[in-house]
Amino acid sequence: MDITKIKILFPNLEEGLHNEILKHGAIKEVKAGETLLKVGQTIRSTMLIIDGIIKLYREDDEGKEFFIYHLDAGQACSLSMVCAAKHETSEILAKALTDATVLAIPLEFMDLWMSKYKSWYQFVITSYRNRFEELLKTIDAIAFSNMDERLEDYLEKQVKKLGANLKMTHQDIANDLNSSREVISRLLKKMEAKNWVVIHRNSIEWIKSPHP
Amino acid sequence: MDITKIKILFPNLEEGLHNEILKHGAIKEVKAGETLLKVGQTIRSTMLIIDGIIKLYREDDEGKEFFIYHLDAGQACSLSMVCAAKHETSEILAKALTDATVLAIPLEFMDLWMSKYKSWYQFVITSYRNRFEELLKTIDAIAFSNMDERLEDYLEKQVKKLGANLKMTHQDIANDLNSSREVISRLLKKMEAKNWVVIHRNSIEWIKSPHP
DNA sequence: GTACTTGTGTGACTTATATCACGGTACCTA
DNA sequence: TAGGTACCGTGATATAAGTCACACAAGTAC
Repeated sequence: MDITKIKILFPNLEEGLHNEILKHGAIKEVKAGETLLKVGQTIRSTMLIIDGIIKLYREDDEGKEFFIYHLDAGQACSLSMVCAAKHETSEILAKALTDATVLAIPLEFMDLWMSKYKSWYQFVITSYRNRFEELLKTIDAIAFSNMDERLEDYLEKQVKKLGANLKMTHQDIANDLNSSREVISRLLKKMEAKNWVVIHRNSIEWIKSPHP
Repeated sequence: MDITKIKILFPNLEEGLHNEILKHGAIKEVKAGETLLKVGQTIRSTMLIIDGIIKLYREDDEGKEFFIYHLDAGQACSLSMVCAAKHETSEILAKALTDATVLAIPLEFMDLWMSKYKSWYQFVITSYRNRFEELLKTIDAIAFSNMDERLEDYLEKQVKKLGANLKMTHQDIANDLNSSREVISRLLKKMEAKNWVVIHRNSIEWIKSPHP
């Protein structure tokens, strides 16, 4: 982990801040599939994503996991910021989708930097705005769209992050969308008929041309 | 509008800040039902709610309005904060549920106060956290709950804000929940059978005892 | 009063999604 | 190579919700 990487990932932050991040951030490596943050866990630091992709979920009482959005390298977990600032517990579940590296910034720096570095304040505000927007889009999807549209959105999102070859089972998708395997299977079949995907065992290939 | 009211509404803000708010905030009165903020509108100020209740909606392409949450006196529109900070346009629709008074703070003070007043920063962060939580709860409701539970939640929320006598039609409720009148009518009938409500014309009365 | 508007109740039907019950297939493992 | 396990396909059926059609009742306008 070196300063150049930090600078590339967070280009909008001030000079001195890059150093501080490097100095005070604790590096944490997680393997794909590992849980970074559980619901109910107390948050003691703000997380910046250095490498990999993190998936955020909302959990219901029976433990069903509903996918909300991704976090990429260069982004911050807004939830960890809000919660951290008030020493509160997590409302969400975060899992590493790929192997990932995150930088945990102890919460005292959150406040300190906020007044010291204008760029940090901007970064935090921007993070919020973006996460807020993602949440609103998620609400749109479940409030206004049917499963077929949601599946399409979902797959496109995944493809954007992971490439056209998605290594996931129908069951995985169904879990993320809070649906059932059979439904997803059938919808995928329809998409295959429209030449949007090729279905393999344990993976699907997105071949839909962007501009039909 | 006097300083004592501001102090009562925003008890956690610093002394000097109350004065600044009073000095720089433009008072805006809106009648019940009026629109405060349209989707796509550019946001030039942060809004603090002084009096009344504001309802926030998400709109779909056909103009259907999906209720997200309420804002009460003493709260701020987080969306207006995020957007204002970046000179961006609104993603949501805000309507006055009751007659209301809001204070519009020009966005330059947003940044200024953020570095000048620790309590302002805390206030903004807290607002975010609370709105974020509301959004997550909204997602829970539509992702995990059926219409009957959602209706119950919705009515309880309304009752908390407006009292047990809700002056609204079944159609109004259906719009907020993105459902249809007939469905709401039927569900209300069931609730009436369980002695949770009394249905009148143009109004319903919530009589469910809190601890059965 | 009559006519017109708005809100409500209800049965019949449609549609989207979930669930159940299988059977088949690829892959692993001993 | 046999048996087990996870994945996938598909028909049958169930359920929640949305839609259509229409009757009626309460309020409003004149």
